[in-house]
Amino acid sequence: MDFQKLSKIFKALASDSRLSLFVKIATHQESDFEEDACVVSNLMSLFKISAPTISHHLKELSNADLITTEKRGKYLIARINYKTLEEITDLLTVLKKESNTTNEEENGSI
Amino acid sequence: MDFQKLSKIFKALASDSRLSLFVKIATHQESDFEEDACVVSNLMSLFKISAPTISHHLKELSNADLITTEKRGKYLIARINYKTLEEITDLLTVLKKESNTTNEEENGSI
DNA sequence: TCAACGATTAGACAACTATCGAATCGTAAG
DNA sequence: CTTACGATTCGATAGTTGTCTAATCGTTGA
Repeated sequence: MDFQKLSKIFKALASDSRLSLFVKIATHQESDFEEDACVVSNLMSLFKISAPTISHHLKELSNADLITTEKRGKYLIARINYKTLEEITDLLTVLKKESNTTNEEENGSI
Repeated sequence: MDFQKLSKIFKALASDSRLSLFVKIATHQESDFEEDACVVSNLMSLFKISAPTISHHLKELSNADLITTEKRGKYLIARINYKTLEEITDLLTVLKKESNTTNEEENGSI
């Protein structure tokens, strides 16, 4: 994963609303929704955010490859993109390792 | 880790400059610095950012517990905070798992 | 003690963005 | 076809923030 992409991801998650949305999408309760549909008005009532704003946020999350979306009739289906999630954890792991190996116990001083 | 803290972390990493600084601190080359010291003017020349700005960014990274700092004479030592890095990866792993278990193959739709 | 130097604080400004209401689009149901 | 409804686009606005310069602080070394 390149720096640009990583930057985009962190920017996407740096808004309280978007982070909430993202976590909600990841840990959603089936009961919150009918027929597995991502009804924006549902999220609207959950987060007290207007429909245009939610639409905007979903687009940014999608733009950062954090979620994928699919139109099903009038409704929008949003899903977590595991691949990206995995890429982040992989990269953080690399950072941890690099810091560990440059100095053995004295941690990553610069 | 609570939501507030996570939000702070992502915000801290959502700036190109701060992300650069963070990665630099994690993957620093010894040769860039003398005596293991984090000389702000060094980072300044590396990133073309003024000293006050760097100071500001380091404070935000520190505030998000992403780095720890220590004053050594005139100089400032900055180190990666592994604990936070680990907390992030742990949380992302949880999110991945939750998404996986709520629906078995049809991924985390909401 | 004083000068040099690294870091920080304060204040200001430009750029960005989260949010909204209004208007519009697209699909489904009558 | 037309209405209803969910989603999106547009334009505007308020709040946030990354960045700078100037001034100040704190430590070291002469």
